[in-house]
Amino acid sequence: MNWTRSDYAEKIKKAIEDVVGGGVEVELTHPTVPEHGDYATNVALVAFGDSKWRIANGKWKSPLEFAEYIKIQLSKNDLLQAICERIEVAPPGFINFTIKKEVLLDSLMQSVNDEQFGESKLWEGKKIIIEYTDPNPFKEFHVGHLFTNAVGESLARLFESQGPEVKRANYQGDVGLHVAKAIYGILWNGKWRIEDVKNEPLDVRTKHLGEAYALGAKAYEEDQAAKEEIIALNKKVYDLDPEIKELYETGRKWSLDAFEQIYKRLDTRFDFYYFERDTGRVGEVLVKEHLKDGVFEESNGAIIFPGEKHGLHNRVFINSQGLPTYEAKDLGLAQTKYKDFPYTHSYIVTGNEIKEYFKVIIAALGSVDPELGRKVKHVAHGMVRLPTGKMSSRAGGVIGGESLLDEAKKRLLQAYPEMDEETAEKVGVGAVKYTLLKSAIGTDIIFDFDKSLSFEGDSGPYLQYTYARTQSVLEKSTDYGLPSTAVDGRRLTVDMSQEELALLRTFYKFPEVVSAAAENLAPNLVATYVIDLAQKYNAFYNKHRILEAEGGQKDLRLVLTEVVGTILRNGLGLLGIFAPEKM
RNA sequence: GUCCCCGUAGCUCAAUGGACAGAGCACAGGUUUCCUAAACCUGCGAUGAAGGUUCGAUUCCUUCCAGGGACACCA
Repeated sequence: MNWTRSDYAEKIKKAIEDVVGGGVEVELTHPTVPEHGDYATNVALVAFGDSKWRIANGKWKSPLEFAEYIKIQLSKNDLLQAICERIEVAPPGFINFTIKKEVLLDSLMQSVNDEQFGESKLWEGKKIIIEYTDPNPFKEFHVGHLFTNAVGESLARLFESQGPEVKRANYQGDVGLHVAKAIYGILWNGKWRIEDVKNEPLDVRTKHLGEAYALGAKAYEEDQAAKEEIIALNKKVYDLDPEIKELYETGRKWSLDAFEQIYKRLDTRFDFYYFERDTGRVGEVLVKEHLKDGVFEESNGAIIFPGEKHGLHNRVFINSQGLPTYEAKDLGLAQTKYKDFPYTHSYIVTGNEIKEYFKVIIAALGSVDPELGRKVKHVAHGMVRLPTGKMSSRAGGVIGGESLLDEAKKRLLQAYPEMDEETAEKVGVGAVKYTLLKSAIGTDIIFDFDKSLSFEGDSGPYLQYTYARTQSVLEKSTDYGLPSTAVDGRRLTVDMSQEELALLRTFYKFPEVVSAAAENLAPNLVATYVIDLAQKYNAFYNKHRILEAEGGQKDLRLVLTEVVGTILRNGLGLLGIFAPEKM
């Protein structure tokens, strides 16, 4: 990660490079303690540890001495003097830079009310397609899908913040064994038929589908005859056999309608929807084409990609029934996407249990089309677990996506009876999303209702509450006759408290954090940053009166409030979380 | 068996090879005649074990221990 996106950082970096000589990559970091200033570099230390840095060894006895030398040279740099209040050397050899308050105030005024604050143009010209969510018709949309969606949507927004063209894709498995299992369950559940439930509300209908799937999945494992029938049904699904066509299409539509309902609640949307029925055909053709040149091989009646030759494992692409497996479909999907949108980068977001599967897919894709293979990246996130262990849709114990959102809303309304429905909905979704995004995406999430739907502390509602608080203050400020946006920056140069300074020294890091989050596929960096900002604001808020302050002091406090509001709104937006004006 | 991921306070999570490992929950105590107490303040408390590389290791390497995942016709 490199924290060199701000203007200050660029200037400081350049100045150091001028002193220590060309061809040297200077690293800048933000010190963890405020006393160490805004930026720090370890060049002097690195110079004594790295052999290619022998330049330092002859002339200086220690990193500390070398750092002192660099510091003295830097003090001759006018540009640096203009932005730095202090340049200090600290043992064992760090050089710390403290930016002038006036300089920070100046850029503060530029970010007031800037809806674009945090964005950059670093990725301009890239064309990115990102696939995520990928629920399967006939199966339940569960909390795992919610996780993939939260991660994917946030990444899509983070990408967009860096300037490229971004398309969102959703890939849904409308053919395959899972569909056959569900259809088996519909046909043989012995309790209801499609006609019986078709007038029920959507959620009741999809609940029936989920139960049918569970029934079919169980039968497939326990009953040989059922297994054979499901395999036969699978073929019929691919062929759209008249025997099941209507049933299939009805169930498929119910599922897709239900998914759309959830997307709306989640404030997520897609530019492209792909279905396995279509990608299967494309993939099948691709695989058969490359059977001739040896990319794929026949083995035991199936067509496989010999991953073992690439240090991976073998996988079946066309099964012995002649049907494309998920592997072939994914291959077809990569090509189909490219046809629809000639991407420079393609990201596929899924749970990490198929991490190694994707290594094989990308290796196979690279063998078929090396250029495409280089463009496709798999982004694996952790799994959602219950405190009791893994969720399984077969064994039950799956948390449904929709019911989780409902539960969050219900708990909010219980805790805050005066809250209106719509706010409860938004805050509930925010609570769930924040829980999913606050940790690094690769790690598993232990989902515990009481802890994960927390409304205080390190939580979505805490951020939303803090945002609403800033808006409430700003709204009231006009009663006092002072629109904060009309403040003259020069009036702000007053003595600042520790809390005010802490805020000022946090603001300018936001664009750096956003860029780093996009680069590292890490929404949690944004989450950590906004929590830290909100905590600093709340500490400030509790200690200092805003509306009762006077003159420049009041102006400063209002501007700080306004910028906190802007950053929280933009930051929450990057996480896909709504920032309510009131709550 | 082979390959991959992971192990940080009682719990859930942070920490681009850096300066005293940072939050939240829980627990103990405190703050409201005052802008939203979903808040704030104080206290308590952690890098699985052993080696190695480095000026410096939660981070990189090795071994061990513990957990999870993937390994051919499921997705």
